Amino acid sequence: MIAKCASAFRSNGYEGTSVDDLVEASGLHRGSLYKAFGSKRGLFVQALGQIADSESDDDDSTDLLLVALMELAPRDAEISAIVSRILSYAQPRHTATSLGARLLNRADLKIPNHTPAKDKP
Amino acid sequence: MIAKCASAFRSNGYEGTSVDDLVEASGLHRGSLYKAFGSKRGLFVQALGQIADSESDDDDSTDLLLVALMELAPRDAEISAIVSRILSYAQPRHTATSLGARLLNRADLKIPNHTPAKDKP
DNA sequence: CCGATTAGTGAACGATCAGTCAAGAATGAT
DNA sequence: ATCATTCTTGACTGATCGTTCACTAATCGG
Repeated sequence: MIAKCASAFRSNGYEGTSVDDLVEASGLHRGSLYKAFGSKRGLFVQALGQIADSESDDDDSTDLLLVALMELAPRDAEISAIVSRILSYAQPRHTATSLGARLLNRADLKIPNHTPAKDKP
Repeated sequence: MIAKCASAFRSNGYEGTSVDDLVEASGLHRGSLYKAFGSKRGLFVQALGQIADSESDDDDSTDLLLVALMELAPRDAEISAIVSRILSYAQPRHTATSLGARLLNRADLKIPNHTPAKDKP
């Protein structure tokens, strides 16, 4: 259930995901969602915390981490702390380089290649 | 004027920035803003395009680029194209590594350091 | 069975969103 | 000075936002 919501956050971003989106994604009803998580932010914290706890490091986890880093971490100490926790357990994957690479892949922009490549072999 | 708005986008993200924020940041009035740029998105495109045209590569430019990459590029072809343009002229700065590093710096999270450091010298 | 307690439900709330537009102010041509 | 044109302004709109809560359904101890 959290996974479904996390997927919505991953593809729409945090601010770009409405509670209606989360209701639809999770199948839960509005009230139940608020009973379980308290708020939209609470649900995000839960999703991010789950990644930290499971120490997962797949692309989906990285994408949610990117959303947290860009939209929440700069002004939310709790989320910033969870992000730090994730960064510290998965160093090889979550270096600046791999985060940046995933950022570009996510937008369908492979690492830029200056040589125009051979068009007519 | 565009610079002031770009600053708002940088610190709040795209979805996190309301038109009221832009009105306040720019000093322009709502109507004038819409006459000049057509829409919130139009203003963002203008700001991003200005970076591409001037080939600037400072931290502020990188931050707006990050916002574009995370929130707009995956689902907006025009913005994705401008992003590509920026990436291709400033290769040394806008590699995956430097984007990732800026992403972490922006959130006040320096690149994680596994060695706990010497606390008692 | 019954009453109490918890869970599920979605209509409704005030706030805020992006975007519009009619009316006033400024400008320029004659 | 007069009128036509362009710019400026912010009140307004319908939609959508995150959140609440009165209500009903289900669960369970006695």
